[in-house]
Amino acid sequence: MTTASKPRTAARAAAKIPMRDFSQSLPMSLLRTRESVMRHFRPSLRAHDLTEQQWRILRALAASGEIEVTELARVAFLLGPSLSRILRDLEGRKLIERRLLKADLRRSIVSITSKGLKLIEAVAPTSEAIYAEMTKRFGARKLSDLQALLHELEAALLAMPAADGAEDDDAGE
Amino acid sequence: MTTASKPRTAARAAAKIPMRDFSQSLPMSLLRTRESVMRHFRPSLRAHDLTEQQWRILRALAASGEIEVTELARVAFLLGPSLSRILRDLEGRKLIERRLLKADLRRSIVSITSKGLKLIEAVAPTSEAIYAEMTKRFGARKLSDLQALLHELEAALLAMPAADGAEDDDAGE
DNA sequence: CGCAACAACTTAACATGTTAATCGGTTTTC
DNA sequence: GAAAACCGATTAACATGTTAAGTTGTTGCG
Repeated sequence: MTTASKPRTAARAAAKIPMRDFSQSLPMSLLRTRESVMRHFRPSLRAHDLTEQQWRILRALAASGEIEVTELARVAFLLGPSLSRILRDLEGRKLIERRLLKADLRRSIVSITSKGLKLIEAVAPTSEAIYAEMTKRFGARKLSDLQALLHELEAALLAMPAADGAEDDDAGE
Repeated sequence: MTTASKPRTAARAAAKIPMRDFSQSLPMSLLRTRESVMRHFRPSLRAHDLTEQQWRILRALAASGEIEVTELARVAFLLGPSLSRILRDLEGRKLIERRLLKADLRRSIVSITSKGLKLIEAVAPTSEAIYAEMTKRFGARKLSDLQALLHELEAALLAMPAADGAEDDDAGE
């Protein structure tokens, strides 16, 4: 039995609910692991007055050149409202620029400025060094195995239908 | 060619910075995968007026019986300020209780109420069913492989010294 | 004892996550 | 071609993430 470690406290409040050990749940594992990664990058970003999300946007813009807001949200994995706020801030700091698309005035095109590019060039070496150290410590092979499993899981779950909140054993509605 | 789609815009702004493809970075992979998992759990939690973090706290309390705030922050993986706010809310909803520790009035002990337990019992079956479906689709073996790699990476990174934001090629201070 | 150092929260302040509502702009439909 | 339906982006409102500062209680030391 690998899953038999029971709560060791006296209360045992939820004895009737033998859920998997909480700290072993997949969302918690992913969260903890991601935090253990980001913990190493944050100091460097912070030294350049960048949050993790701002950095994601600048990286995405540097790779894409010009890009529409919706597409930027997709590649930087941010929701629209967050992106709106961050773009407003980055534009104020002259790290990015925006222009309206003449063909459709609802859309706007975002691009990185030369000042933004310089910032990336200042941060990237440290980031790359940290990433290299991580790869060295964990092992390049295991890292790519992990990446592959993450991708496979993501694909499997995207194919899984999303259950809404309705319960069929409860007539309350 | 599966990974060869290069930026198709004219700008190619960051040609000089050949960083790994942004969307393949480890933090992004972990974030996307975690979101693909949580996407399936959120509707059920939302149907019971619970956020992901509130659910983590209730789960942790159900497993632990009574626990101090600091320890709860550790097992639920929340920072102190977030936990303070959430506990205030959950206490107002009578899902948890708090009492001061007589031996040290700075500390308080948190426990789940019977109302909180009933809520867990209402949500747990759906959560377990979703988790079971995920395991079935992804494969139990691959899931445990993934968990193992996540743990190993976390351990490797905890052992890696945290670099501060200081750069040695810049005397600005 | 009295006070400095420390410890456990808690608050404060600001950035982001998340859902709903809003607001121009565009397309569809009659 | 104007109202309706739709769409991209932003704003609103509230919860959480994150760092710094504050509050109260405890401990160590003279």
